[in-house]
Amino acid sequence: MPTIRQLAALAGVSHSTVSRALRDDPQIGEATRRRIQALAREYHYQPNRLAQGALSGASRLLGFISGDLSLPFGARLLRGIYDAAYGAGYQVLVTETWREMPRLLQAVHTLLAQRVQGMLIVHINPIPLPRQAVLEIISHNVAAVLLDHSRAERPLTRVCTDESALADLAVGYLHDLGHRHIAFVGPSIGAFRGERTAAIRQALTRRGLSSQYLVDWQTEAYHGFSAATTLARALAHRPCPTAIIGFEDRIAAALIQAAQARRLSVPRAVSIMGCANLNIAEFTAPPLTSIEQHPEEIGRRACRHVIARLTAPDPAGGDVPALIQVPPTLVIRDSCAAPAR
Amino acid sequence: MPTIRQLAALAGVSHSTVSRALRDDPQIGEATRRRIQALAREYHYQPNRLAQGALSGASRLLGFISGDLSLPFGARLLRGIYDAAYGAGYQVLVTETWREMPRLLQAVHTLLAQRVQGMLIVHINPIPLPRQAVLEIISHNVAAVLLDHSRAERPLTRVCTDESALADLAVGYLHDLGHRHIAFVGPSIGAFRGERTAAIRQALTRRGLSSQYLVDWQTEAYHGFSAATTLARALAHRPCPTAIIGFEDRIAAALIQAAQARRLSVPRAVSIMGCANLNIAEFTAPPLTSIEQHPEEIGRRACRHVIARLTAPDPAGGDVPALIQVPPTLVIRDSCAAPAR
DNA sequence: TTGTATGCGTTATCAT
DNA sequence: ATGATAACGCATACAA
Repeated sequence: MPTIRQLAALAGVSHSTVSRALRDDPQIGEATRRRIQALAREYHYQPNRLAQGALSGASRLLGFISGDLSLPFGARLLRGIYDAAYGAGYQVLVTETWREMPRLLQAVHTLLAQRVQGMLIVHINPIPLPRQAVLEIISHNVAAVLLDHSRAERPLTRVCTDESALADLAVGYLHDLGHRHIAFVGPSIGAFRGERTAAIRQALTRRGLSSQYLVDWQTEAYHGFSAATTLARALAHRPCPTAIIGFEDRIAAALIQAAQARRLSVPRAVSIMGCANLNIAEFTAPPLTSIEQHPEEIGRRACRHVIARLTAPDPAGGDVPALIQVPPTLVIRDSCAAPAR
Repeated sequence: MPTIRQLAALAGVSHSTVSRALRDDPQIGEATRRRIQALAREYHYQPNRLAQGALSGASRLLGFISGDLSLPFGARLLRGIYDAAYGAGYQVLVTETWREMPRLLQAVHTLLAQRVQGMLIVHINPIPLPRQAVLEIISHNVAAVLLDHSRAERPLTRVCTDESALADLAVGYLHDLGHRHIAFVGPSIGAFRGERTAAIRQALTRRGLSSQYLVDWQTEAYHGFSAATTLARALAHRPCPTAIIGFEDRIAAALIQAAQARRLSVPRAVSIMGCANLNIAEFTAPPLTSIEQHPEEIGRRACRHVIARLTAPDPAGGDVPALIQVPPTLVIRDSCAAPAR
């Protein structure tokens, strides 16, 4: 691949003429422009974006930091991010922390050294982001966004599912089906109670239903989680719940398995519902009714937000939203039905 | 973040002294070195990698091209790639083609313009890579590798599952369980017959089993695939197969559903096995016995190979392997059992 | 309309 | 041991 100077030599002009011709500068000879563009194509010339970035300071690079790259939800977020970045002519640099805090700091450093203009962070939920990382990012004046995180990180904008809408969708659907005793099952790590739990509770009370049916456990979502135990705890309530909402599909799928191990037919004896509409949802037996959170859309909006802030005239204005919410939708399959009377 | 010159001004030395101090140049004053390094830390100085790349030509950038970023298998490949890249100090630029050929060409262009030193491609299987893309990559002297692709693309190294080992694992396990009539179900798009089909056939004959039980369909894997029809075709063979291997977990999971719709108990009436050990495998009922292909390892090896070629003294040698194979392993769950006699 | 000169943030090669 | 200068590939202000 030639440099701009070599191409200029080939064309018998100066390199600045080539530069202008390729950028469709208005004040350039029509013939020259055509000739140079043809030559550029012939030799597969591509301007060196590294050099462009070094010169202008605008790298047109965005950084993606993931706690765990192999998560299907994260992969779909990345897809949305890439889609928006691609549309705006930005490139995405990918990074993983393996759920370790020191690695997160290092990822921030690395991306800063690459002069990314924005960062999109999918941290491990709901562990707080190290303060130092946040400070470093904002001190370097990089537009950063936190995706799919249930915990606010003060100056950073967060892009998430609209948890309130999700709860209304889930509770509303089951309520309309005739359920009056609805349990919610999810993790509650440390002192932190997820937004989702709170949203479900509100949705229940809004419909005049009891919100006593909350089952949680004091570890991370899947660590030491026992579907059998959890199911037993949920069904121990009186009156017995006729429907259970799992805070995520993997929990719900495990509950289905646990129910069937107890010879409880789903959805006849108990309805079970998931959240996230992961790829597993269509393969459980029965297929799992779930709430689609549209991770691609979350990624897309997050990325658009970052890019908008990059191109905004004055980013100092305090008009950056703290939270952008993406509405979820209901995906009806076969794991929920009217309760047996 | 300061530039090297600003830092030099702060330290009251020249920028070249700073550069040397940070790179631990042997001929630098111990005191000066310490002082400058402390200052660099204090001001969070990070050398601009764009400028470094522009100067040296070594961008330390790798490009990842995926046909579909949202695929769980691809996400795990990416994880392995990142792991190896991270270990060697390379960054990964991510790109997606949305399964469209023109976008693939464009992705190659873009990555070339970013001066990536290597490319890792997960193309849509088994569609051939456009010749033009391959030529462009090699003409720019970039080390490229094709991942998880069942079709050879001449000068490019391919990193894949060891299909022969996979077939032996699958057939061997079922055979040892007592099965004598084993069907294989998979797509065969156009004139292309997957390596997997061929490998299974060989494994069957190697064990003295009939390889007549092959069911395929003339479209892409999941496009227009009907589990019910496919299952009926498989079970129409005489003698009736007692076990079915699906070429991938999603196929196998759909077959389980289809079998149960026909009131055929799995694994009592028929054993069903998958490949890839996707996350869905643990949530089917019964949980799916499958073959783990270790996509992280595939990604890791592919990336290591690329980096090795980058740092090799002479990449012109014809000793680049055409194919690197990663051994799969068997994951036993509950969808396979001894055949009913 | 086109060419020349300067600068971006580095590293490397001269000096001193 | 340290400083001045050149160079990387590109864009652009200014000169012609």
